[in-house]
Formats: sequence, structure tokens, C-alpha cells
Amino acid sequence: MAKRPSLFLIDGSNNVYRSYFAIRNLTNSSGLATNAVYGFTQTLKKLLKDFEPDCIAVAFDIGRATTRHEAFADYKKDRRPMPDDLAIQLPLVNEVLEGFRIPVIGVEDWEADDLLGTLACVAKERGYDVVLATSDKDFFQLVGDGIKLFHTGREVLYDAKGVEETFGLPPEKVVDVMAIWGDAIDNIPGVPGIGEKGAKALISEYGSLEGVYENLDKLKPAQRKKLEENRDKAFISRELARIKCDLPTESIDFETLKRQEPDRAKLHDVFSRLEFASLMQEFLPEAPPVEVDYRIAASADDVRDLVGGASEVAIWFESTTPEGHDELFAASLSVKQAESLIVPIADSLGGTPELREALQSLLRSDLLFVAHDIKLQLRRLAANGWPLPARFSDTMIMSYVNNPGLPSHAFNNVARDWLKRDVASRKEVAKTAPLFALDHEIGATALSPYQQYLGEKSDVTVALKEMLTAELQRDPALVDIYDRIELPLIPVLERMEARGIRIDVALLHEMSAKMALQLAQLEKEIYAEAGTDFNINSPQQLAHILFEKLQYPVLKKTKGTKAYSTNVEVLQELAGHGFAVPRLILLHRELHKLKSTYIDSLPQLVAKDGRVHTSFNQAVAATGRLSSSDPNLQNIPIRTELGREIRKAFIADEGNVLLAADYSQVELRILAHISQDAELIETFQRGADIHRATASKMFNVAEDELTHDQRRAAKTINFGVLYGMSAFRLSNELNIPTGQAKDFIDAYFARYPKIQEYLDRTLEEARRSGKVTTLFGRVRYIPEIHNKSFTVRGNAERMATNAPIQGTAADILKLAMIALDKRLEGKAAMLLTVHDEIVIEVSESRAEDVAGIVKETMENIFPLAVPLQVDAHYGRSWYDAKE
DNA sequence: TCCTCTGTGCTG
DNA sequence: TCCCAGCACAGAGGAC
Repeated sequence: MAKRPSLFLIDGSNNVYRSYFAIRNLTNSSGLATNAVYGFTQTLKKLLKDFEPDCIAVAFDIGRATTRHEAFADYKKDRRPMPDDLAIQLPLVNEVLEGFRIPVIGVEDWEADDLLGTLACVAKERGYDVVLATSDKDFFQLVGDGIKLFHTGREVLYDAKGVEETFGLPPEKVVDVMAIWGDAIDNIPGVPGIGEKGAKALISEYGSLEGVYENLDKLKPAQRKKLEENRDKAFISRELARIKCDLPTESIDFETLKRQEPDRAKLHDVFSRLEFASLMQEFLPEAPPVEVDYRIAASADDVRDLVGGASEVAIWFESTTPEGHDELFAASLSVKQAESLIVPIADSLGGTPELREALQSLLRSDLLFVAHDIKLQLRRLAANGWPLPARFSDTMIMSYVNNPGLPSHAFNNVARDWLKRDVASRKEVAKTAPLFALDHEIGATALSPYQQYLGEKSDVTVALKEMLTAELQRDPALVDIYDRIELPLIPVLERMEARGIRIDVALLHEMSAKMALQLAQLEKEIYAEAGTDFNINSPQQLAHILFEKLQYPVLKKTKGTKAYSTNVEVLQELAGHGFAVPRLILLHRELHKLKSTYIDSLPQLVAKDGRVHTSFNQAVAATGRLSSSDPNLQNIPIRTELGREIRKAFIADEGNVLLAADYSQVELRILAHISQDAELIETFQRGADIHRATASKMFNVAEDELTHDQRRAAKTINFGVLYGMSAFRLSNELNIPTGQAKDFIDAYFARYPKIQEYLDRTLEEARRSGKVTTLFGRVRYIPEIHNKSFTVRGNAERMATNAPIQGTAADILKLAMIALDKRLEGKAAMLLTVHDEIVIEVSESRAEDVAGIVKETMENIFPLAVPLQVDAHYGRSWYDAKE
């Protein structure tokens, strides 16, 4: 049997009102309220995505008079007029619906409720599965075979059974309940003095309104009196509550409600006026199909002629491995959308000395070279001894500056987002066609997949550069972030990656061997205690042993799958009860973690030069930080002595030392600056121990008379405030009752009132504009700030308050790196950065001098209301470079 | 064999 | 309901 087509009927007014009240304080930059449109749009998108309805329509009231007005003079007479800032949004809601190509229906003098009811019933008869999208409980009455209700507030789909479960009575009893209960919103009087509970109980007992009145004698006198006095009201109320399903319908043609593709250009336009950044991004106008002209250079003249009068050229240099340390293979150049020149470089491909020289001479010119991930391009060129362009730009970084929160700024994603073009990745091409092979036939019309891939690399970059440049220029602060921070940082990072850091492989091998023995011993003991062999590294198997075989108490379940948790906390607690296995597992865990993640894997990543070359990712972290991968050198252990030992394997070359310089309490200092809290500023200005000072203020105890626990509590709160810590979390962390934790937090904000103001102000900004910014204007969008789920919204709120602080710290560190790269030229070399720390390699003789330069540079790179303090130490290894 | 998801744990 | 930002390992299970 064929599936019944689905029809979604959206209660327009209901959803507009609900959105208006659910989301507060959302406006565009000219002050236009946009909350209702935003909420309505989100609801609409969710419906379309989750249910993929075949047909869809939205109903609104049209005109003033309705059939109900005639039936009951008081009906809706004193319904409050629509708020001005909601009314103003109705035309915008209509525009959004037009953009989605969703028909808006309304019939003069018909209530939208009755229109929806009638449409639902007729559609059901004609074989549709109908879903009513509303949060109005009155509509429960229509639910039954073929008609469901999607509650847009709760996001729950109700069938008849669902209605009975949530309402307490089946759909057909709804109007009878409403007859007594009434409905304040719709001005249905009901029986005054009897509410939801009473009404439901009565109808449940006697089956209907008639039933209730037939059994008045069985009721308590007070209730009987109310019912007797309001008999007319009750029966009229029932008619008011009853949604009509029998209005004349000859004109309905469900064919016209067929779901259509949205008009992306129209949506983009309205979202851009509303300043809904992420929706704008999502509904970019459809690009017309691209006719591309990708040619292969036959001679050096082709390369020279390509540029013409252009001032910039998009480039892509392909090498034989993705990482970029190997031989250059071919180049793709473009100065104009849809046109690329592919230039063979390798001999195997037809590359000649003339072609290579033409490319190199191009690179030496003062053209602006644009690439998506230019750092990788610089790496490839440098690795092959080719000239590096003096002027360049990077569409990946532009995309990142524009919206750092995107899950990926990879070429294919950015091309899809901005150009609606699906570009093949090299990996995908490799699956279907040979790499490193070009189709040389002159006049060939079909491009080989690899040639297509190469051509797109520069062609699409030209288009992206144009769009992203225009986009960034909408916000001058972002142009500055790009020009003054991100762009100059690129070659700095490239040099750091190229240098790498030396690793003492022999030392790691030694540590590995020792640990292997200890692990083997531990395993033996664990198996003996557990009475069986099992895989200690498998949380599943471990949970089975601990909680099923050994019957230890279950303390915690995991977040996702609700399995038995075996994390440190749990194991520590169990170990505290005196169980042997958890104690041994904890030791095993720590050793195995260190051995597998660091000690055994680092040596494998050491290059021929004896050094590891990490990648610093400039377009990953949503806050503006850098990240490090392959390997990640930003999470080398330090907190436990055993782990810290690993830092002894990060060493300087002979005659050199490693110098580590880190900002002290940089985020709290930034908080002091941004919040302008006088007490916090004063504390930093006099150079006090910030946690001690905080504790002294919170507990009203002199700084030299504080207990260890008082300082620890202050320290925890100081960090917690940066992350938006809850009283619950604090109570856990400090092992105190939640009430006391709350008192601590209150005491904290009482002493630092401007911090509370900062948090409030930032949340307000996030709610109003959907984004927050760092001191330098770097943005982070917070789309979930209006989410109705407490958890999701809470997360968004913490991101909103943390991002400006973490992001400002990142901006400052990046500025310091750019300055240091210059000032240390010829003297010392930066190797690593770890969020608030810079690691430098310098000759022993210059170490003292360079330490001074580094400290001075970092401390004064951007003056705040409080001093920035940098601690610098040096030694043979990273271990020795920390005091 | 490869890929993705989950749990865990390392850093600032 | 439960602290921001990352990366990587190992196990488990499904797709190929």
C-alpha cells in the first residue's frame, strides 16, 4: 500500500506569539525587534527537516469579524491588542514564508482555528496524514485517526493516545473540559471558580457536560452552585471551544500546498535585513551552474600571459603527499572565476625548467597570492627551495575570522557554504581516478577528475576571496583582526612548524621500557585480584568486572549511553572504600595513558632532523585560540610528577637552551580589564596573590590569616567564574554542600560587583545580537542563546561569557608572537605556543638577554588596566625551563 | 580493513 | 541540569 501523503498545517498566530514570548531581546542593529520572526523561522526549519512533509500551509486570521463574534458577544472582546513590536514583525514572517514558498491561507471572516480544523478534517478524508503544528491545547480535540498534533513548544508529536496521556482525557472530551475550565487566552469564560483539575475530574467522572449537569445532585454543594449559576456560560463555552470542521470547502485544492524548494535569494535577502547571520549563511542564493575553462599550460608564455593586468592571483601548489614535505607536482593558477591554468611541475608530468622558472618568477613578483590555507602552500614551496611570495592572503583564515564557530573551514565546506559548489577533495578523487595524471589532449572537452580537482583549487579560491572580502568589510574590526593579527601570524607559525622541537628519543625509549615492566606487573596483580584476565583498557570489560563480577556499588553512569562509568572519580571513590582493583586500575590508567599517548608515540613522529614538527591550526578553535595536532604539543603532561618527566625529552640543540615564557593569570587580568572591577584591578596592581586576596575579601579574613581551604575555595571560584561554574559544580569540587557553595559565589560577586555586571552585560549582548566579541572585536556567534532547552541554553550562556576572555587572551598572545618573531630575528627562534606560553630555543649565551626581550615584549604588547606579568625560565629541556 | 562513535584523560 | 577551549588514544561495532 502506498504511503499516505503528509500535510502539515501550521497555526500561524499561535507560533508567532509563542516565539515572541519565548525569545526576549532580539533586535537587529537598527533596533527592529526580530525575536518572533527568528523563533518562527527556527520552528519552521525544524518542522521541515524533521518531518519532511509532502504538503504544508500556514493559517492566519484575516479580517475582524468571525462566526464566533456572532455566537457570543463577549468573545475575545477584551483580548489584549497585539504588542507593537510583534505586529511590526508580521510582514517579515510573511516574507520568510514567501521565501520558503509555503502558502499562507486565510479566509475572510473565518477564524484561523476553524480554517485549520476544516482543512485537517477534509484532508484526512482525502487520504492525508495531517499534523497540526501549534502549542494551543484546544487543538487536542481534533486529534485522532489521520490527525496528529505537533506541540511546537514542547516539540512533541501527539496522537490520540498521547493526548490522553498528557491531557488526562481523550480528544473527544476536550471541548467538554474546556466548557467548564474555560480559556483565559481565548476569553472563553467556562465556569468561574472551577479550573483545570476540577473540570477534568468532572468530565472524567460523568463523561460529558450533559452528564455533569444530569448529576448535579451528586456534587458538593459549592461546586453544584457554581455549575448551576453558570449553565448558559458553560454550554456557550463549549461551542466557543469547539473548532469547526464543516466550513464550506469547495475551493480547497491540496495540490497547491505541495512542498516546494525555498527561494534562497529571497530568504537570503530577508535574513540579511534581519541580520540572522547563520541563516543568511545557510540560505545563500543558488549559484548558476558553472561552465569552467581549465587549461593546461603548454609553455612558459601561458604562465606569463595568465596574469595580464590583474593584481592578485589564486594559487594551489600540489605536492605528492598531502602534508606538503614532498616534491611539488603541479600548480593551479587563476585570476578569474571559472578559469584556471594548470601548470605541470614534475618532469613525470611534462614539467620543464622553463615552466618552473616561469612559476618561480611569478612568485617573486609583487602580486597578491591568494590560497585556501596559504601556510600549507608556503610549507610546500619552502620545502622545495622555491621562492615564497611576499604578499599573500588566505580564504580559509578569512572564513575563520568571519565565523570562527563553524565546524570546519576546509576548502570543500567553505565552497559549499558560500558558493553552493561541491568541490571534490583529493581523497575523493583518489577513490575513482588516478592522481598525478593530466589529460593532455588539446581540445578535450571532458576533464579528468584530477584535472577538475586541480582547476577548482584556484578557480574557487578566486570566487571565495571576492565574497569573503566583501563579507569581512561589513565589520571593520574583523578586517583589523585579519590584517593585523591572523595574516601576519601565518608565516610566523609556518617557521615554527618548520623548525620543530628536538626530542630525546633515547630517553623516551628508556622510560618506555621501565613503564612496560611496571604495567606488566600491575596487570598481573589486577588479573589476580579480579580472578580473571580481561582488557583493562576496555571501559566495557572493566565495568563488567567491577560492577557485575565483583559487585562494587555503581556510583555513576556515563553521559551518552548510560553505561557504568569507570572514570577516575569513580575509581578513586571505590579505591577509598578499600577495594584493591580500582586502586591498581588507576595506576595502570595513568601509566598506560602516558606511555601510549606520549612516550611511545612521540618517537614515531620524529623527523629525519631529530625533531617533531607539529601543525598549528589557525582555523579550528571557536574562541580564536590556536590548536596543535600531529602531534598535539599543547597537552604534554605537567600536573603530575610522573607525567612531567616527559618534558625532559623536549630538549634544545647542543649549546642552546629552551626558554619558556608564560603569562601569569592572564584570563583573570583580562577579566579585571574588561569588567573594570576596581577591587580586582587594585589586587593585580599591587601584585598580590590573587587567590589569597579573593579569599580575604570573600571570608573577611586578613590575607595572612587564611586557611588553606579558604584560599583553595577562592582559587576554584576564580577559575569557575571564567567558565560560568554552577553552585552544584563548585560544591562538588570543594566537597561542600550546594547551599554553602552558593553562599561562596554570592560573597564573591558581592565583593566583585563589576564582574557580575560584565556577565550580565555580555549575556544581554549575546541575546540581543546573537554574538559576543573580544576586546579586539573578534566575534563568536552564540546561536543557541535562545534555545529552549535549559542545558543547551546554559552551555551557550557559558560560551558567551567565556569567549570574550579566552579570545582576548588568544588575541594578545598572537600579537606577542608576531612582535617576537621580528624582535628575535637572528637571535632566537620560537618553537611552540601553548595558549599562555611561548617556547623559544636560544643559544645559552644569549638566553638571559633574550629572556629579557621576551618578557618585555609580552608584558607590554597591549597595555591593560592591570599589568600583564610574564614568568620566563630556561634550561636544557622543557622540564628545566619551568620553575 | 577502514571508519565512526564512545569513553577516557591530557593541556591551558 | 551540572565548567570554557582543544586533541588523541583504545575499544567496539558496522560498512565494505
